[in-house]
Amino acid sequence: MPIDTKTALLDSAERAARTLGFDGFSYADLAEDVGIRKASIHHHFPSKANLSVELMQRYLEKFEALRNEFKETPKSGGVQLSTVIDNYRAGLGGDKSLCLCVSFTASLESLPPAVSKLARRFRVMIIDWLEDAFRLGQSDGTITHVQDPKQEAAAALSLFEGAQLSARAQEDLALFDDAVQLLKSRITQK
Amino acid sequence: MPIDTKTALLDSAERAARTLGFDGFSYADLAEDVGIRKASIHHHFPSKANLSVELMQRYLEKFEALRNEFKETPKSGGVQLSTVIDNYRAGLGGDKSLCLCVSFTASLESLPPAVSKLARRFRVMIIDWLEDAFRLGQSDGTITHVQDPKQEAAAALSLFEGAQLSARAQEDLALFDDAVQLLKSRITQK
DNA sequence: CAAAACCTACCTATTGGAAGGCAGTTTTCT
DNA sequence: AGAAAACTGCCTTCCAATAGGTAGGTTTTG
Repeated sequence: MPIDTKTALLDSAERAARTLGFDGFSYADLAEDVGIRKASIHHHFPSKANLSVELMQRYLEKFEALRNEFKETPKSGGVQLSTVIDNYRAGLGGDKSLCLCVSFTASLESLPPAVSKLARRFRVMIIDWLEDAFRLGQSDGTITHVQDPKQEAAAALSLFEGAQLSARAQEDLALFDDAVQLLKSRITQK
Repeated sequence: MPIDTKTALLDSAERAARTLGFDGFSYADLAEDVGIRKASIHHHFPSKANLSVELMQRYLEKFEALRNEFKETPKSGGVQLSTVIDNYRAGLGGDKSLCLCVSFTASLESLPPAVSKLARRFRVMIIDWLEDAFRLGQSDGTITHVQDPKQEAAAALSLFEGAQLSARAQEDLALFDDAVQLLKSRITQK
């Protein structure tokens, strides 16, 4: 089996959405990329709105799975925070691809409400994760100067998303590192 | 004189770009909003690429002017940092409009290189401003726990941009406040 | 065989844009 | 000063390309 066409379409669409924005690519682009006729896409995704929802759904589930993995095999707060940071860093794919949630949020108004809801869930989940990490890091001593884990979590998520934008704007991954440097230096190896 | 048409077009386009993204509105939308025929827009802006450049240019200049104002009448580091925060908060216009630089960065690939350059300049300028603010706040004591002003500045910009995204995603201005809360609490009234 | 996957062939609306006209103002030349 | 030329701002008309989407037929596959 080469690769599932629907998956290939989702992959291609996700790449496009994260680099060009959801309004920045068309079914024609997708078709050419996947090697299928444009009209055939409608068999898998009746409408583009539909595609956007499935895209965000898959993305959310992927990260929920990752988060659950960490819930079962408990690591230190510092390690968990590092993991999230590394994930946002890797998501950049050099310096061009944003988190799908960021990309979608930028053009929320032209997307179906279902996407907004999923994006919200995504954020809540990440913030929960971060809050747990900070709380844990506070008690196990792997993150220094933690005051309010809830506030830290909200700030951290914003920081990561903003850092992605910075890196892309300057076309330089180092900008991401610059932005998260201070936070990273609060993680102690243990 | 009612209002300059070109300015009206820029205003309308900026609003649209910041709420819908640059690919989210068309010349037709602009035309209807301003009360002019679609083709007439080409008189002021030969191409949409051209419009994007002038848009970013004007935006950059507006903030450069603001920054220069503060350079001449020196305030404390804390006040300057507060000013920048308040500006990003106000820029949200409730919870729907992003900083133009953020919006453009999200769809950079479909914009002319000139826009990338201007966006870069915008960021460099804001970071400079923030760096000055942190450095000043460090010496005048209006910002606590300042380690490296350069790192603080990079982190702060990312934080503000991410905080805008958070607020818009959750359609709640309070999310912006949540994200910047920790930073704000480091500013001491003096 | 039936369902799933994909195709060809269209369609309609919209996209950004080109071409040229035309009234009113400003500039230039004699 | 006054005619001619040029510019401004907006218009109407038109266009090729592209958007997302539909209808119905053919191939592939379990």
